[in-house]
Amino acid sequence: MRTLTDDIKNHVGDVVSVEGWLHKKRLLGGLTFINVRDRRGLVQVVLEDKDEVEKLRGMQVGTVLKVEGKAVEEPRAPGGAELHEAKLEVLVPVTDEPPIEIDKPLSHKPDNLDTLFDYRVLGLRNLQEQKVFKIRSAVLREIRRYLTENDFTEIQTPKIVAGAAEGGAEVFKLDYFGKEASLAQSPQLYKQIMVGAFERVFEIGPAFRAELSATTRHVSEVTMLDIEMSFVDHDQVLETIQNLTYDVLSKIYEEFAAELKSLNAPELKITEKFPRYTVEQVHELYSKANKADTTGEKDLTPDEERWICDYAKKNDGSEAVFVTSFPKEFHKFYQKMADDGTVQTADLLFRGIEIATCPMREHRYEKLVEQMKEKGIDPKHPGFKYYLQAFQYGLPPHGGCGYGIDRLVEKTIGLGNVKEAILFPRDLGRLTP
RNA sequence: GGGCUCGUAGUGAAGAGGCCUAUCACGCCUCCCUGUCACGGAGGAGAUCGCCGGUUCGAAUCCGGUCGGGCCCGCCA
Repeated sequence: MRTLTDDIKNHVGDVVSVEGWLHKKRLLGGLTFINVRDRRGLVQVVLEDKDEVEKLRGMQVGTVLKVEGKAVEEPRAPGGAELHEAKLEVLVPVTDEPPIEIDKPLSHKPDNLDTLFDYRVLGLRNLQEQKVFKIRSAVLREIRRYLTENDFTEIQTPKIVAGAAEGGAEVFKLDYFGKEASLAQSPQLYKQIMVGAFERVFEIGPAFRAELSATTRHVSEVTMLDIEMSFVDHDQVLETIQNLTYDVLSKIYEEFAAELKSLNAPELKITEKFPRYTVEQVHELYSKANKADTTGEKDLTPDEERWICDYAKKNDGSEAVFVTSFPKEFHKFYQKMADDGTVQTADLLFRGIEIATCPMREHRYEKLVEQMKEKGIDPKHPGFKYYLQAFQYGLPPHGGCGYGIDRLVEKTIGLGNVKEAILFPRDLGRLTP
């Protein structure tokens, strides 16, 4: 029976069998140490028998092994236990030298990211690299837990859609059995439709953006958390997103304290209530503190996003901040306007970057059709027929958010590029691996 | 789409007109080493300095082009 590496210490005195990958060899003459990696981590194996050591001659890191040995308590060993009198069996011999080293931290310098992604298949065997994706997995687990506990239903909506129904961002076009289709840039329309059935829904899935953006925060395939909830006002929407974010971040920083520290993640500074600033306030504060005048600008500049997060961290004790009251130039046809002429939407910023956009939707059928016409969108377009049906037959006031999972993971860990938080990132130039 | 940058062994770096027959670290190969854990020691192999052209007595180094990265802006998550 197979014993996992982190379980060796519970079998002291027994002969156990471990299966995994050769992770590191250290030959000291009459004594050889090897590390074997499995899904739980590493175990040290001590080899004194020359014949056993000889089995590893020419075998490179990555060789798949079965090791049978006696579990021994040993304070000098990593983890406090190791295997002695080991018998090796090479299950999959590997004689090719790996192109990168996996037992040392991989370079995450911007200039070297290309190498990191080219050799992703092997790089992910690096324990340090794995931590990023263990944390990502846990972030998704906590999001699902929180939303499920709060009565949300998880849904999946089509990623092949008819035309560019939403307008706005560039889409990837594809040939769908002779019809023109595109990859969904957001589940926007579908999740609104689903509010008519389940009241509260969320989806975690890919969204495809064909924009020619080459920055540290853009990829063309992004993992989005989409939330939509009904019978609420804008404040309640923001509260939900705030509580979700607070809850997830707090739990991750508790559960992964050691991993985050070893990845040089910053200390988490966050408050239960996130500070809120209007776009206008940010422009004023920023212009006052910097040698710049952004008061005429509509949107926040990337530098303002970074600055306001720093400001909120110092003044409000929170690295997460809401920016509200976007000018009407930002209005999308499905969003609700506020009485003061601004759009009822807010951006959630965390550690200097936009993590989520959180608007109220226009739920009144006639008003929605009117807003579509104002934006030059034809409500009769077949792409909108079923969407509008949901409104025609009754949709309550609702709102939600599009929440960037990749950016959240990136910033939670304190990485410098969103692509580092993605297993196999897709950008302007990268389609493999 | 606009601007700015960078390409040197498998990997990460140094070299910025002649000191280069290109340096270092890790990895790899051979040997030594009984408590290593970024093991240590001795030796060795491995690079037409991204590619093409130009300037020059002489180019990894300067110039032009080209290909491939990166960063910023715009746009967004």
